[in-house]
Amino acid sequence: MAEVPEVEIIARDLRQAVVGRRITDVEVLLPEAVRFPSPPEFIASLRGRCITGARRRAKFILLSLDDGQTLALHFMLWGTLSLRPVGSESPPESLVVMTLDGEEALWLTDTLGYARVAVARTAELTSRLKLEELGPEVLDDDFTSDHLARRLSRRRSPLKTVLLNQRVVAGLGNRDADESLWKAGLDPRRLAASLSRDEVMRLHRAMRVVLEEGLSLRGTQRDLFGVKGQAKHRRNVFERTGAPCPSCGTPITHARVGGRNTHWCVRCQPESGAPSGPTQGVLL
DNA sequence: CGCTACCTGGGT
DNA sequence: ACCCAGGTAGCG
Repeated sequence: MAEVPEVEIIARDLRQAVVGRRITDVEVLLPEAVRFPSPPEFIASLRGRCITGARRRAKFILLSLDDGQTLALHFMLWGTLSLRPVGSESPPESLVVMTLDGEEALWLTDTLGYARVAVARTAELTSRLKLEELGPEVLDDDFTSDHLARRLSRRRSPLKTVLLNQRVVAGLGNRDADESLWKAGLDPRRLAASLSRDEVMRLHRAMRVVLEEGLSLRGTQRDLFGVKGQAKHRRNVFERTGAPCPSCGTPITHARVGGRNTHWCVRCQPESGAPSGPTQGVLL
């Protein structure tokens, strides 16, 4: 349930609430959740460290530590992070608990158990998590439609598949890809390299608008402090199979594209890529 | 580049 | 009793 707006919200909350604080204790409840080093080394590396920064790259949360190491967190599908008073009841889906100054603790929870953590010196972490291979951040000011056009032009796969590839562009998850394609009036099955310049510009704009809207509503899930975001109520196509398209009323179609659940409006997102769609008005 | 495994809870 | 899940690594 964690796409980029949700992860970015958590990163911002961490910057506000945990930067400057010290990790006094670490508990690993699911050893597989620690990618590297080994769980005991992971605990030893963190204990006593002060958190000096918090940021997001793609769907990773990166916490800088005062000894030149970086702690990475990834929520995968259902992971979440929350800050609660020490001694709070530990949910059974807890993977890692990090106590801060003995007062509060960061709880990494995930019912699926896919969420992951890792710590290493920054350079090593960057190379082991292949962070330098990630594409440009959709939300970066210097991410232009030219960049998007160049990257899409080299791909022969369906648009939807390409948009989910964080090495092409970092920022879209399944929901935000579907929402972006609807807003841009593009069929998710179209080949990425087949888009016209105008279509790429519509897509570029739509991606940024979708992520910014998600951010302004503080995502769909609970933030670090347990407050729910409101973005769930703003979906146009995602998980709205059979419901009327908000733009033209046509029932939303659902199919698997590139192995992923995909939702779109056959009228607003024509197969041919005809440039005139009812979505045009929604974009502006 | 496309497919599968990873794993548990909630929906059908 | 199924099935499926908003992500990714790792495989062929």
